[in-house]
Amino acid sequence: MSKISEAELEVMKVVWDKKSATSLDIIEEVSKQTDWSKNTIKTLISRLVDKEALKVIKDKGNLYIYKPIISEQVYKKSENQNFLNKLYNGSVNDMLLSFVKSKKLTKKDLEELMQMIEDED
Amino acid sequence: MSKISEAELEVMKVVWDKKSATSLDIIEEVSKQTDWSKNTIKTLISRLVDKEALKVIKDKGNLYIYKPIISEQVYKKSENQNFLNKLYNGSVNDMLLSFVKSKKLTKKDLEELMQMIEDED
DNA sequence: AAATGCAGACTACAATTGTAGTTTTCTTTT
DNA sequence: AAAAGAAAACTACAATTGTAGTCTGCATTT
Repeated sequence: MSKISEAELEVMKVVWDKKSATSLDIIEEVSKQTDWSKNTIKTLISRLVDKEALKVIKDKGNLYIYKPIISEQVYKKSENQNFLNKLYNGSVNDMLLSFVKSKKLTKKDLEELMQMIEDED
Repeated sequence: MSKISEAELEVMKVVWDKKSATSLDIIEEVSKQTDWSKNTIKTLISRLVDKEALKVIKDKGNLYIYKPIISEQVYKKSENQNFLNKLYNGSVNDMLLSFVKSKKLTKKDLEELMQMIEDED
């Protein structure tokens, strides 16, 4: 499980969204967000295939379809954990307090979230 | 404001904690957490000075004292924001939901946090 | 069948990072 | 004053990353 770099992540996001994409799809979508050249995006795709984050399915000739091997869920779960460990010693509470302090998290956000959780179970 | 790398962060954590530290202090503390060589840790210190994350105060001869230029608060605030943007499009709510889904965040955590916020204002 | 266009493969190259060895310059001890 | 010990400075080097150009091999058009 080698790390997905920040630029590579933009490619993953597109493939997660579309479930399945050709390089053209990816280039189109990523180009909306960035000004990277076609070749740059193709490099990122290849690296993700090397890293086994994407798999290739042969379509025809030299056309391929890309699908995620690593799911968005799994990836985020692991990044959440890394972030927690890196900055807050693994403590969710410390993290939340820090978000509150930096004014990114308000009581209202929390109330809404509680509501959502309650509705769920 | 160049980025502080993961290894460099371990050094920053020590200096933040101690407010002010000699390289020996830093080497001692970081060595408790890792098995990096003295020289490795010294390299990290130098890079942090270059990046203007630490400042040096001459003590005597070739002895120096290191202090943070970037505060822990400011650093965390900025990393929180980066994390939010990178994975959750800047939405705290999306992030929290993701933590809930990955079982890192429970209703109880949220209740406790609410309590703390209320006690504060 | 030859020419053209484009996908994917391969090559490139500087900056950053993890990791540490070597040299220089002080300070302290003999 | 010479020797020894150690901080800080300098050098090193491979892996990863951001960024993109060139080559090669199918497919489509003439």
